[in-house]
Amino acid sequence: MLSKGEQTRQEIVERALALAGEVGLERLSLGMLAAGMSLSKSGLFAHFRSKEALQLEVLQKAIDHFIEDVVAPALREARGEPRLRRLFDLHLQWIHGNGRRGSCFFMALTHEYDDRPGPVRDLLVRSQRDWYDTVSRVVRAAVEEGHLRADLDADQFAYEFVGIGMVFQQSAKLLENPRAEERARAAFEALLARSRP
Amino acid sequence: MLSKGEQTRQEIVERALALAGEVGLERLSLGMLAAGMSLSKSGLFAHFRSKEALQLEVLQKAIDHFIEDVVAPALREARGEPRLRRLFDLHLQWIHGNGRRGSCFFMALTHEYDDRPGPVRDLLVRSQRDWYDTVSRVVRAAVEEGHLRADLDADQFAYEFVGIGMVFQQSAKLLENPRAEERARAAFEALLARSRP
DNA sequence: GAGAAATTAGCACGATCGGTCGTTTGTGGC
DNA sequence: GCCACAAACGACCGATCGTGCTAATTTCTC
Repeated sequence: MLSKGEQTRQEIVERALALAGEVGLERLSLGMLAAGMSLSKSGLFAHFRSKEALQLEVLQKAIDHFIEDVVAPALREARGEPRLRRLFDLHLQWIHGNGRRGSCFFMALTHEYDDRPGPVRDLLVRSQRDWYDTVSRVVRAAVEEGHLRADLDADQFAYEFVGIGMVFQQSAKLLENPRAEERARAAFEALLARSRP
Repeated sequence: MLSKGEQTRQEIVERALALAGEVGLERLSLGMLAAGMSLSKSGLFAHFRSKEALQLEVLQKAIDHFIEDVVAPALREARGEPRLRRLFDLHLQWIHGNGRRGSCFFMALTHEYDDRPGPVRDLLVRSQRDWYDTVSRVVRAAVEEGHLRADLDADQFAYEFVGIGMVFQQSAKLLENPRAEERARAAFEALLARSRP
């Protein structure tokens, strides 16, 4: 059984994750976080010895959710193209995230931290590299299954895969383009088409 | 001739643009901006009646630079594929911006403002829609020139064009992938290839 | 060069930031 | 039920934020 402290700590991180999705990790303040829960600022702060520690835990939690919601379900799909398609699908869902989690967070952090060194950036970089790698591995599996061309550059595929997700996010959320998803899917189909044997 | 006030005002906006490229528009503070120039915070503030007014001017200046550095030179290129290629090239340069201007600013703002309504967001949205439109128009011209397929969906092309720029930015700047540019160019060539007659 | 107008400085305000402190309240093991 | 300890509190720190206000200074006009 988890102690009282660990329990509220988890609640804080979860709530912080939601808030950070709206305002970013840097603009997330201990004061507003504490106000949103029934906790004093200092009581909250005591759980983490610094704001950075909190930020790291929040980012790690986001990574965990991403793996749980996107990567893991895709890996349960049949190897090859089906798995790759499912990964793309879940990726889109994650980004547009109608649900509470979502609002792709990682992309926001990319610009918050692309020239702010430190442990948060390091963790972010690691997680993004892992993401590219994951896509790449799924692509390579599709090659092995014979669904995609044998001489396909899997890393190039992953690169473009990620790019489609990024425009999708801007197009759907900032520009409110109603055809954003349709266009993302069309782009993915084209990418698939030219990658087939 | 421009008055003393207008002159320093321009200097402020220019300096603010540089700073905002590093820390974002929201984290740009009047204090640090004034400290960087030889001006008091209040003396600086007097030029703009609010921080938001300053932010709007900074964003407008960034738009002006983007048009000057990317759009305008491309439009001087021969209509059709050459112009489209040049546009892509300049776009990449703008994003990676070794020079002081650069660090694509607009993408950072996308995530800073994608759920923060207000005049700054409005201006940003307008400018980004213009950008997609600009690419689209250049693509349509290439269709008319017979360089690209007659039934090509120019907006789809523009969508993917923008997406490539976005991965490029993350890959090059955050992930420090040395092959980022090479991959961006490969993606663009593939996009071009499947758009030809 | 005097006077009007524009520009800048100085100072202060209320708010909020991350963080520290000593103290109080609650929990859990015995 | 006791007692040690974990957890939460409230007051407070120095810093910084955007933004007023007034006074001094500079620039521009005639």
